[in-house]
Amino acid sequence: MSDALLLDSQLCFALYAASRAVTSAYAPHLKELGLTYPQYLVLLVLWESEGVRVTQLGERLHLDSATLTPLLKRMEAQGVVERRRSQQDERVVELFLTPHGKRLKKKVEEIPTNVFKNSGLSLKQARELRTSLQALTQRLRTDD
Amino acid sequence: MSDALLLDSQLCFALYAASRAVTSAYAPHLKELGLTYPQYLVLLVLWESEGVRVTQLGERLHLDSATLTPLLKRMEAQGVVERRRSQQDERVVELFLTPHGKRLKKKVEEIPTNVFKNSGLSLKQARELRTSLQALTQRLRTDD
DNA sequence: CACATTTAAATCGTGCACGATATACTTGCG
DNA sequence: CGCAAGTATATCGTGCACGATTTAAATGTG
Repeated sequence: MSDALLLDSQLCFALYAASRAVTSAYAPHLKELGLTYPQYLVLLVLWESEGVRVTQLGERLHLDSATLTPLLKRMEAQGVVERRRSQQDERVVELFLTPHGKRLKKKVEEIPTNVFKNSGLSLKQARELRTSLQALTQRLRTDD
Repeated sequence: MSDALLLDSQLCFALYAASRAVTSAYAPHLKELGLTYPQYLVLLVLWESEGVRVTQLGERLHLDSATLTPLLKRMEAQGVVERRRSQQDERVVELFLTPHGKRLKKKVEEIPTNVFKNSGLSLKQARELRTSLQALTQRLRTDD
């Protein structure tokens, strides 16, 4: 009967494997800069919008404080970001880049370019794939 | 100037987010059966080819013994799988399903169907997406 | 047969993920 | 004002991932 449960027929596994493959492709380049992959994602957000709160960062990355708090503390210890309690609301922690964190942007820029080159995808394919994945994520997050 | 580093333009983030979204979609259903998502993947392999070695399992899932050994021990403790040292080669551990592990197959079958329904994808879209992801994984794994 | 080499799992250390709970601060309402 | 309810972050416990090392068994070579 059905091969519905064959590993290789599972979209979920293809996704899981691809995600880990991409992360591993980034890892060695990021390691040279002292970063992990989730830390890189945090920097992407901060380079766009410095001063965000932990909660806002979590909304962008779909991660919660249990993941972000220790991760941000490690980044602070390495001198990449700064965590500041807001004056107006002491519950809030706002996130800023250190000068080192700002400089990293230039060094990081070529990494996604390189990984993309190795991916063998055309720009069009990559855009389509990204769009499909974003739609999928959206669907699965809204109607559980 | 370049928006090359905008979070939402990154395929890598779309992939990472989608993968976690899919895993979370599976999680509550699997939890009822006492399984985690990686454990479900292990079962997919064992339902196809009982008796595989740890290394072979790792090749299928792209995971190594540091991940699999403790995971398999937990599954053994829960009575889902059995780990047996090969007689011919004492270095090898072969993996078998317990009766409980076999029975789980029926209960699990509907989970991917349900998640797929919520994904809003057509069968054709899902197949195309899976194929793209498999190709991407392949490319990134071969030429690191 | 000895012994270096290779191979299969297991172990170690670090860093995510995430459900659940705790703590501390703020706000709204009587 | 006083206190309940709400909010922001932090903490706790468990389970992956993965680079690196270790242990033990098998194999090949002189």
